[in-house]
Amino acid sequence: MTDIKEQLIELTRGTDEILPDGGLERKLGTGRPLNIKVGFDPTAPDLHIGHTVIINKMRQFQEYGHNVVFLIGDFTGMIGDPSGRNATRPPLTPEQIDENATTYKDQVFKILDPEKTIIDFNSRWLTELGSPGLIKLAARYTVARMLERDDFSKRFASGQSISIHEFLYPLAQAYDSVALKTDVEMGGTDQKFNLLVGRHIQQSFDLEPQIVITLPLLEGLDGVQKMSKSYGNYIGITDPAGEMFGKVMKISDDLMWRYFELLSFRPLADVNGLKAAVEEGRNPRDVKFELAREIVARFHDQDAAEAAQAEFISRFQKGAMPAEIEEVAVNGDGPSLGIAHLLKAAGLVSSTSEAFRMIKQGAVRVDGERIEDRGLAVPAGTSHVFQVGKRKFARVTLT
RNA sequence: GGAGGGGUACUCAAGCGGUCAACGAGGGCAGACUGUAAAUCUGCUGGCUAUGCCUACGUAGGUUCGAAUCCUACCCCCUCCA
Repeated sequence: MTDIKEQLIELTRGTDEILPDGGLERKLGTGRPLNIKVGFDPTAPDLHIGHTVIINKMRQFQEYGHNVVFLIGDFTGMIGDPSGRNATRPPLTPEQIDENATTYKDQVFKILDPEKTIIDFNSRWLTELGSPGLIKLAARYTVARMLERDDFSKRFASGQSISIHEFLYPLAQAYDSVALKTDVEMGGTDQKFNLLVGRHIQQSFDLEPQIVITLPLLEGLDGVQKMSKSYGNYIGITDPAGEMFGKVMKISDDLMWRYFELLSFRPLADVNGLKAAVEEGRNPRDVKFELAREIVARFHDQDAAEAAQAEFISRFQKGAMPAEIEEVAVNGDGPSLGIAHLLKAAGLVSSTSEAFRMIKQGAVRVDGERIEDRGLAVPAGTSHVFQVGKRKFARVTLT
C-alpha cells in the first residue's frame, strides 16, 4: 500500500470537508484496508458527470487498496424522496431495481475497477429490520438532534411541513453504515448531516464511527445550479461523443477551471500550468478542447474524442454542415408540402406553430439558405438539408 | 375536531366580470456580437386545416350577452388552535 502521507494528499484533493479532523489519517494509520461506502439512489440510474466526482474519489480509494462498496439504496428508495416534494414516486419492483443496478454497473465501471468493486443493496438488512427494529433504531436518535439539520430547522422555523418519514431516511442510511461496518462514507455536501448521523448511530452500536467525506456538488452547464437531470444542465455519461464534446465546450471559461479541478485526472500542477498559460494569452478555447477530449475519451475512447473535436471545429468554427446528418423520409401525401409541416414531420420542431416562429426569427435554413417565407412549399420528390437553429439538422427526402 | 389561507402556462408570480393565450421575473429557444463561450442587445416562448379558429387559469356544474375573475359542490395543498 502506498505511503499514508501520499495517500492523504491525493485523497484530500477536491474534497469539501473531512470529518473529524485528522480522522482519516488515523484510520489510514491502522494499515488495514478500509471499508468505503457511497450510497446511490436506484431510481435514477442514468448517471451524469456530476456523479462522477464522487466516483472518481472512490476510484482513488480503490487504487490504494481499500474496499469500495457501491451501495444501491433500493430500500431507502422505496421510502420515497426525502425532500417530500414528490410524494407520489411509485415504488420500484425488484425487476426494475435489478435492471437499474445493471445500468449502474455499465456506467460506473468506466471509472471503477469491476474486480474490486462491491455492489450491495440496503434492502438486504433494512427489510430484515422490520418495524420493531426500525422503532428501536429510531430510539437511538432524538428530535432535537434531527432538527439540527439545516433544512429541517429552517422548514420547522418557517412553519413548513416535515413528514416523519423524512426523519427515518437519515436513520436508515446510518444503519447501512452499521451493517457494513463502514470506515469512510462519502457524499455530496448536501449529505453532510446524514453522514454525521451515521457516526452517531454507529457509536450507539459500539462501532467505531466512520469518517465523513463530503464532496462538492458539481455545477451544471449553466454554472449556477447543481448539475441535475431535472434542470437539463447535465452531461450524461452515456451521451454520444459529439454531444458530450459540445456540451463541455458550451461551459463558460470560469466554469472550465472548476471542471478541471473536479473531473480531470490530470495532476493539479498541470492544471495550474494551463491556467497560467491562459493568463498569458493562450486562447481558453484550446484549453477547453483539452478538457473536452479528456472527458470524451474517458467515457468513449481516444479516437472518438479526436473525431469529436475535428467535427466541432469544422462545424462551429468553419460553419460547415455536420459530417453526419440524419436522413429522414417524409411522406407529403401530395404534390408539395408546406415548410412548417415538413419541419414538424422531420422532428426538427415540435409543432407547426413553433416552425412558424423559427422561420420568423430567421432560424430556418434549407441547404444553408435562410428561409423567410413561411408559406414556402417544398415539392415532392426532392431532398434537401433542413436546419433549425445551430444544432438541429436533417436531410429530408419528401416523397 | 374547529378556524383560516390557497390551487393560474416549464417555474415563481400578477390578474379578481369584457380590451386575457393571460402583466412581470426566472428558465428555455432563436437572432446579433464572439473564441465555442460568458457578458450584452433584440425577439419568441399553447395548438391548428393560420390575419381566422380551437383548447387553456384544481375538477364538475351554474349565473351572465360575456367568467381565470361571481355562485354551488367536490378534490388537493398549507397554516393556526385543540
